[in-house]
Amino acid sequence: MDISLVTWNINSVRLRMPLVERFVAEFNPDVLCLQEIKCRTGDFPEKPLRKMGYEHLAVNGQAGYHGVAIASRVPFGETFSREFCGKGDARHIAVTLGSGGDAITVHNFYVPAGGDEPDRSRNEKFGHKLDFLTEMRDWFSGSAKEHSDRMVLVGDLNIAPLETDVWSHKQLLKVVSHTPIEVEHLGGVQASHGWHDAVRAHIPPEEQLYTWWSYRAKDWRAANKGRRLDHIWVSPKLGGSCTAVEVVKDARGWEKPSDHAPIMARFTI
DNA sequence: ATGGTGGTCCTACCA
Repeated sequence: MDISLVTWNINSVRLRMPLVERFVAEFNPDVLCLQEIKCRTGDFPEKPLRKMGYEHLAVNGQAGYHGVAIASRVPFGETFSREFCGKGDARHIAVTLGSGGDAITVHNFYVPAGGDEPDRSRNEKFGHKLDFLTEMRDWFSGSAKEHSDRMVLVGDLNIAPLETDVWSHKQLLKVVSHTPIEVEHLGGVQASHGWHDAVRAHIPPEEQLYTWWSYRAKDWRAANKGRRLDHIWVSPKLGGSCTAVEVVKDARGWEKPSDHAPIMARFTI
């Protein structure tokens, strides 16, 4: 089967439905994976999404903060979410797509940002971020595969692992999102299942690539102080099934934008 | 070195 998928930290889905509609009109993905929907499950804008053809919805919402959702034109098998770090945060949702031997599981994550200080003894949020990644690692090396070992993992992982994933490797070494300990923890998650970075398989690691630009820049495009915080990974059994990826940087410049750009990917599975 | 902007929901907290 051929499937197109977008991952996008939307930073309030209700506020940004016009952007979602514009994105769908231009790119027409089969599956939308959204993070930071910032609404309760019951407040998710189901009607406009159904109207656009996304009749299959899996929502893990929360009032005010976090929250993730998958909206799809392809029917789901099962849908499930896991609570990490026993905090009750809505930061994961997963669905299976397709059937039988073709079925794949799509995991959609919103990893904690981690606060400002990259020191867990002084900043609880940083500790939470590292613990969240450790729990992801242990889950994917163990029971997560019971659902399926044909998996796609997407989302805002809030870490830019490569030197070319940030505007200045040197200046960001002590900035949360690019510190060596975070990169090491993310590497642990990646190694736990032999995940392949589908985005960097298509866009060479030598090339600067960002998916997030701060709202605080006067002119985000001119300053271009971006980071690649959003990711698409595929499990070894789906290696090579991702046929195209594109960071839709234009969407960062649309009216009332999210601070994250969407990443669009195509798969032949 | 600091503060810069933008989201939720109404006051501070989070990114």
